Amino acid sequence: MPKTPPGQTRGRIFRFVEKRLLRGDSPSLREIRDHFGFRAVETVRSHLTALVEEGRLLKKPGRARGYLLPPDGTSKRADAGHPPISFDARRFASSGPEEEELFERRRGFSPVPLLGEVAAGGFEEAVENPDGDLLMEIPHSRDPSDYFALRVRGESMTGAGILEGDLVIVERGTEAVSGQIVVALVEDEATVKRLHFDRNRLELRPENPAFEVLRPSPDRCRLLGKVVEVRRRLP
Amino acid sequence: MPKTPPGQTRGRIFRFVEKRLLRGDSPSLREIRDHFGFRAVETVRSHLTALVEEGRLLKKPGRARGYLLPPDGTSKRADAGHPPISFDARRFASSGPEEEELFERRRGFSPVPLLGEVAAGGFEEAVENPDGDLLMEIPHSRDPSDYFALRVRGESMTGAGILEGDLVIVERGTEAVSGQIVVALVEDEATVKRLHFDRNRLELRPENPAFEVLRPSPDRCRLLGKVVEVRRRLP
DNA sequence: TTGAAAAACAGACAAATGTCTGTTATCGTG
DNA sequence: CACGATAACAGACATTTGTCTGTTTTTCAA
Repeated sequence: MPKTPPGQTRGRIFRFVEKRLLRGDSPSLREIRDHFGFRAVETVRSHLTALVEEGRLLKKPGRARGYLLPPDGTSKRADAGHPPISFDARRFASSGPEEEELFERRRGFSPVPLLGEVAAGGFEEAVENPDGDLLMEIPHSRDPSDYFALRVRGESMTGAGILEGDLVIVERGTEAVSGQIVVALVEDEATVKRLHFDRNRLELRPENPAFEVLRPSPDRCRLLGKVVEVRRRLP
Repeated sequence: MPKTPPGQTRGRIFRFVEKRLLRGDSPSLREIRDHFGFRAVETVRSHLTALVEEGRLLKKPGRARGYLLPPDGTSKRADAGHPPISFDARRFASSGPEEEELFERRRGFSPVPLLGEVAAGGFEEAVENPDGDLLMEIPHSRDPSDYFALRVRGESMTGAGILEGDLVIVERGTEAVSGQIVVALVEDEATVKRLHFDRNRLELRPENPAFEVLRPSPDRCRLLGKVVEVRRRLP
């Protein structure tokens, strides 16, 4: 097999592995070798080792199919040349205390449970019986269990581009800021509204003139979290 | 280790494996064994084998960490009891012609390249230099390369809930139907509009009264595909 | 041109991982 | 109570997979 210019094969291998990892299917060295038509496994291994040193990949030592993508967008696309990588791979390459730690920190597509519909009562039960999962890229500083998704019912937020049937992904655990779109539990019903603090009073404002502003008393209202993503499937 | 009621441990194992697979981190038998505190690997293996027979999981034979989720939502949540599963696991369990086939058919989160901005010229170049990837659940009847994503610029579709900065995921290869939202290349610029066929003439209608309907001549306009999903990240 | 660095190869080896066969204990039912 | 079905255990074994050590070839720059 002819030798290729420095870095070229490396880039191709990276893209192949990246694609496989994004699909959740970590390739073995021999699978990569066969895909590129190499004759030696070591050819692949040395490239992967280099990629780990460059910070473009991470590796769980001593485990089969143990390569994974670094968190964030630190690795980005790197088709031409070697981009500057500030990511500190050593922090992740060590065998570490236990695997869960590393597990949470790799490139962050996490399953987010779909808990049902906004404005559908009985929110608490929904937590126990999710309707499935979405995959969402979360900041690697946060816990995946801080997120859940709901399906929107009603038209009260169309002005903010949130339509009936849309999915909203909600982040809990951070304080809500006035002006953000939140999900609140009012009288045991979940609703999506824009939050406003007005003269120490809490307002939940729809984004549709046909609906009225809610001013629930604080003891009848609980903020579940703020909306961080909206998704809509078109037929 | 005490024996648990029939099906209970099975369900717990399924949920554990499902969660790991959704994160793209297929667990080994011994990892599962340790997580549940079993002493024998075989305990895990028999449960997993049963799950495959029930159609709740698939397995690539003869490979490490080879379990995966069936396509679609056929497996759903199955917390209580054994739900009826119509999925034919045999079609996937066989070693098959080559692995790519099975690879494409498992539960369908595929990377979708982000090609740049709508209304930003030079679409062709963008194809070669994607800005990253989204993960999207695609029908398992379709090819992942039929999809790409664009970032929306401008306000011309706010009436349809598509705002500036939103990502639209586009499916190419199917004929567009009048009334659908599409991405079209007009004068080498990509735009999102609602498509209408009117008296054999093609119209691209914005969903915002401040913008005008486009009636491009057919030779200056190329349909790139139809919008199948809209995503918006909120700050 | 020459030498260092990188690419690619070869094959032995060790560790991780899945498979098999057989045994014991518990649950539920007739 | 006896029986079958399932849960769980035990340990040997085979395959997959990653690791290592050494060699050959090619590229690029001094």
